[in-house]
Amino acid sequence: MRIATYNVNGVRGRLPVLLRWLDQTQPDIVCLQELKAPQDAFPEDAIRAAGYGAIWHGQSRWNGVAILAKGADPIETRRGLPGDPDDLHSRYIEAAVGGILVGGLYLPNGNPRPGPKFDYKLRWFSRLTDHMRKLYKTRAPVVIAGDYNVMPTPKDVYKPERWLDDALFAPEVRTAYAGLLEQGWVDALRHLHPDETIYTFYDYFRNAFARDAGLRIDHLLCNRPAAKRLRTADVDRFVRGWEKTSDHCPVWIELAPS
DNA sequence: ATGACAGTTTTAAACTGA
Repeated sequence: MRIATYNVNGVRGRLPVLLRWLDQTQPDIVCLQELKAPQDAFPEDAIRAAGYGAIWHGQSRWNGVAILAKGADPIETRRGLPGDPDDLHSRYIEAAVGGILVGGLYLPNGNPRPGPKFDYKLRWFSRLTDHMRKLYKTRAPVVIAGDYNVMPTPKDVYKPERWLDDALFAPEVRTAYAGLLEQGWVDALRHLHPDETIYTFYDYFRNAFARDAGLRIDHLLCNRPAAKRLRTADVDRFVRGWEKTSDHCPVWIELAPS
């Protein structure tokens, strides 16, 4: 069972790349972020033709999250985090697929810091922390995957000293991420590759990909039943080298059969 | 400190991203 997360940065403009990647790697479950498409503009037909059922929460211009399942329809269990009915951003969706509970998230960027956007990021993170505390205790495997917009440690940034004041690396957000690990969640990529340099994002500027000037901000967190089945994990870096590609790479884990 | 690029929308300049 392969579970992937991919910030596509525009699902319509990225559709050829997304379909090529799906066809080539055949993940069983996929969390997508940054659809940048209103609800009725999601390319459902093309994705279904590729063999995937889907649920999604769109939004005009920004944000937007989806969950795809190969040969199945995800059973939606939640859209939007609890705790703030006034928060209209499409940033969280959750579903049961094949006995696994999967949450897909797009955590706010938070720049500039300080400021209202950073405050919103911390509030959103706090709501996520509350929700994940409950989910952790689920007896079934739970995987919360997505663009967390956090580099957890200096090892996850090409030049940490330049990012100290940035909303993706600030002490407050690293502390919040560490709080999830303290609940027991396992950061799958780091757990299986404790000493490797792993990046999941390379900006479009300054030839960042060729220089390997990256960030690790896309994560898959496993509760204990999921972590017990965790076998392999990796980043599909080759996709970042394609034409008209996202600035993020797909990231995935492989769980042993139940 | 700024801006480099990319996707989207009030289809042109502005916003957001990380």
